[in-house]
This record gives sequence, C-alpha cells and structure tokens, in this order.
Amino acid sequence: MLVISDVIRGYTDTIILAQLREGDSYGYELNKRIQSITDSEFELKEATLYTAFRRLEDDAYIISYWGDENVGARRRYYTITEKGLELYRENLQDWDKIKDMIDSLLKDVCCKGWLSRPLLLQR
Amino acid sequence: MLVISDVIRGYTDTIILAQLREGDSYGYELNKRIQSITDSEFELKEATLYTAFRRLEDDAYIISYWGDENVGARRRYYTITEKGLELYRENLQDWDKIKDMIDSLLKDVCCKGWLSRPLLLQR
DNA sequence: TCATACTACCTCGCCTGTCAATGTATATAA
DNA sequence: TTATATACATTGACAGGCGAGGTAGTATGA
Repeated sequence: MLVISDVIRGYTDTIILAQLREGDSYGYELNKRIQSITDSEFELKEATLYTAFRRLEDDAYIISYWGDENVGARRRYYTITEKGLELYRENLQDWDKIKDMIDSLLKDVCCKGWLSRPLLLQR
Repeated sequence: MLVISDVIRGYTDTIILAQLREGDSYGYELNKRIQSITDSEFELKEATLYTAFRRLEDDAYIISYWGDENVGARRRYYTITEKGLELYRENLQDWDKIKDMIDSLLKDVCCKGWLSRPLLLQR
C-alpha cells in the first residue's frame, strides 16, 4: 500500500538537481547512479525521469545539450543552472524540516506518561 | 515549487493511523491535533482528510462509528484496527529507510575527495 | 433577530505526477 | 541473427490532493 514513489514524488526533481550539482549528466547514467547510491532499492522510472527533465528545463532549472558521441547512442546532457542550484538549496532545507515534521507525526513523542497529553519537545 | 503535500502524499494515511493509535478520534479533532503537533506548519485539507478516512475504512484499516453527542455537531469517530496497526508499523519502518535513502540522494556523501567516487557509507 | 464565527461533516471535479506500454536507434557479444 | 545493453521519447490510464462548494448545529454579541 505504501508506494515509495508517492513518498518520493515531491522530490524527484530535487534528487535530479542534487545529482547534477556534481557535474553534467544524462538520463541513463543519472538513473544508474541513483540505483547505485540506493543499492538498487530505488530507481526513477524512465517515463518519470524524462518528464521531470522536461519540467525542469521548461522552468529553467536545467539546460540541455546533445553530447558529441560519434559512437553509440546519442546522449542528451543536462546542466544545472544557477536558478536550479538555488532551488536545490531551498528544497534541501525544506526536506530537513519536513522530515522532522513527519517524524513527529508518526512517532510517539518522548516522555509519554510524564505529561498527560502529547507535547512536541523537540521544537 | 516544492509542494509539501507531494512529499506527504504517501504518508497521509500513515499519519492518520499514527494518531489513531493514541485513541479514537474524529476528523476535526485529528486535524487540529496535527496542526498543533506541527506548530501549524502543516494541516490536512478537509477533502484530503475525509477521502483518506474513506480509503482507510474501505480497506479495513480503521472502523467508524457515530458519537453520541446530544449537543453540538455530530462526530464520526474512528478506531484503528489490528490490520491498521500492522500497516502503521510497516510504514513506519519503511519511512526510516526511505528517509535515509532520500538523504543519501540529496546530500553529498561524506569524505568526498577521500574516495574518488560516491559511496554510500551509512548502509 | 440577525450576522458572524466556530464546530463538524461531505462531495465534485480539476490538476499534477507516476508509470506501464510502446516505439525509435545504435552497438556488441554469443 | 538473436539477444542484450545503451539511450531517448511519448501516450494514456490512474491515483491522490485539494479548491470550491454544500449541509447543519451552537454560540455570541450587536
């Protein structure tokens, strides 16, 4: 019932931006890298990946260019823009907040019984 | 651009289950509680909340009954079932894994430069 | 008494992101 | 020549979130 892509949903774009920070890349490689980082526990489906690229490029968070391979399949490389980098930084900060928020919504607050009703102590 | 509800998406159901663990509750109260826990940084929109209730009840993760208020608006209370509790526990475990996964995808792996290519050390 | 606000529930229809399925093209190894 | 890997792209179905709208009771104060 819990579909991982639903959790990731809001973060596919940010994940792509995060990877592009480390240098230009293209779809296929980027996805392999993601699989490798997550020990193959996660991958972006191709359809998802390429629609995300379109979205990001339409909004000027990345720009693309064709590689000049004279052998093998052609590759479309992507570069993160300054705007994209800013977005990445913002989203990263948000992520840390959201993480804590979900944690506090999913887990018992400590000291149950010490106080009669739940209190959020870590904020 | 980063819409919180997209991140939460996969977790609205689990959040509801988590709250019901602590005792029966009804929509309005549950949402107030969520707002209070998150310092009003988050709320479930009513439409989202009630559709989630339907979904969860259809799948037998919760059951509902009408409160016997003889004053004020009627309330529909929800109880978490054994099946719901199991789901909650599973999803909570998944959350901890997914959290780490997203972290590793968004953030630099430590020791950059120490190793020439990214490695996931925390797994 | 009338307006306003809060409690409490519900539904319709749009929007957006995911993804299965499908298609294209090149290269290489069996 | 058949299969597999690389590499990109699109279409259409599906699901969840949610704005907008609705119902109905209670309370308060002007």
